Amino acid sequence: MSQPKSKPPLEPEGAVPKAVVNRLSLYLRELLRLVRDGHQTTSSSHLGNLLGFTDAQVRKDLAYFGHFGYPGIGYRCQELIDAIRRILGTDRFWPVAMVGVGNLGRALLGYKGFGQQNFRIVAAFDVAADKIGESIDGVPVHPLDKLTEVVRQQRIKLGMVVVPASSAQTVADKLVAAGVEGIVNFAPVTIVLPPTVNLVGVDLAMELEQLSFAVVNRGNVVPANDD
Amino acid sequence: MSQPKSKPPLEPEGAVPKAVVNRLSLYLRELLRLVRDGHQTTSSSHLGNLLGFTDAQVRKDLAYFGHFGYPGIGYRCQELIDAIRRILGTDRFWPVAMVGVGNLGRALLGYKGFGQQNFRIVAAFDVAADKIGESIDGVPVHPLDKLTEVVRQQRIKLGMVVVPASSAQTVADKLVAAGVEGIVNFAPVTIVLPPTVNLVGVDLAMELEQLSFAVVNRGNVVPANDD
DNA sequence: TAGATTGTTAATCGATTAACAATC
DNA sequence: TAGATTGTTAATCGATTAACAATC
Repeated sequence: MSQPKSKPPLEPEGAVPKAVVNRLSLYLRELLRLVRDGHQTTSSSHLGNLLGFTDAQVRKDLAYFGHFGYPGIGYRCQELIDAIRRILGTDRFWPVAMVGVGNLGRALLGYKGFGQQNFRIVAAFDVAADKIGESIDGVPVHPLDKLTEVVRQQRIKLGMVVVPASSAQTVADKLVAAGVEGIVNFAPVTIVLPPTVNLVGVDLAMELEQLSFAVVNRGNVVPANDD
Repeated sequence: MSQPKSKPPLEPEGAVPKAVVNRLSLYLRELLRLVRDGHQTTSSSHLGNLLGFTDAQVRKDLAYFGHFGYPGIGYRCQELIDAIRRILGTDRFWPVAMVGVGNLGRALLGYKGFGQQNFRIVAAFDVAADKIGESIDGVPVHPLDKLTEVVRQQRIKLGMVVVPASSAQTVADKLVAAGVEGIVNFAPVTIVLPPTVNLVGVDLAMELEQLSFAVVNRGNVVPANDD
């Protein structure tokens, strides 16, 4: 409670809602585009308009982590980019492990977007003998048996599960046992992990379901004229 | 306002929060697994426990759409599956158009999970001459020029944008102009559509960013002991 | 019947927005 | 200076949870 000499840099006071962190990623993506287009500064209302949020929301989200703006001016784009990167942790390099070298796995190995945010898949794993030893897009494919060893050795903290639903839980458990602390699960199945491990699920069919619902219920959202 | 003879079947009274529809998809996925494992019935607390939700939430979500349960018994799995499918619209067949036959696009063409929920990519589009004419996983690859014609003719209502960020907006506009009413955008860029068109964005790097944030802020979430 | 579980209302909790003094 | 825009507080809105009568 004694007056702090310098502000603690970029860590939030208390818990941050998931939705806020999600929007932070969107702000970052938009800011990068603004800089590419030659913008030096932006404002909460400008950034909000671009993404469909209110200006108040933009300011509130950022205020969880510090004072990044200049009253009367707005935000300097590059400065805010650097700040959000520090907040998200993408100012440092993140090696990623991927399990499952099927169609989708191969596509992820070649995906350029990861590197731009400082993620790199450095090791892939599969059980199929014919895939092992291969190097795809420069990423070595190891036998699943080697998972613990490789993940430990390279201190990999993030993993992607790209195996069939039937083996997703087992694979996720192995990743966690090897020290992984965050997992993206592409298998269309619920997996359960210790509360200390972070989990994001991407179910491609579910995304389409959200759309078919919306299309079927078009216009039904408003109270509806009775006949 | 005259008393209705029979209840309107599976349409909500008013607006349904997005989060509810999302959970509906999760319930469906879990119910399908329960049936596969031989369960006949479940309950709101059973289903909730499996997914990490409260029993009240499960009941409330379903109550938006009707009365599907039996007091004292719970829910009959197959019955609830059928109901949720009608709600989501996946009781009918949905032809889908995909634009962009790169690595990720090819992987999506081979993805089995869509068919199980009654979605099928029936047409793919690209600008690259060497890809056009090809048939990948049974899906014809058309020149982008043919988009309007094919989408109109087959009355396609759902589209997937799997092109580079620089062309995502243009491609999405074309899909909308051709009659598509829902789009999944895999390009890492914000796209803007008329409010009548539904949009879901999947940004793979953003998913990892959510995890790096969580890993970096581990333990920092609780109020924090000051020193 | 007693036990279980629903659908729904009221209470709680959390997130978004509006408003404005402080600042450049 | 006047105009613009921040950070933050208080008000509003919406979503989740608890509780319970009704039901099987």
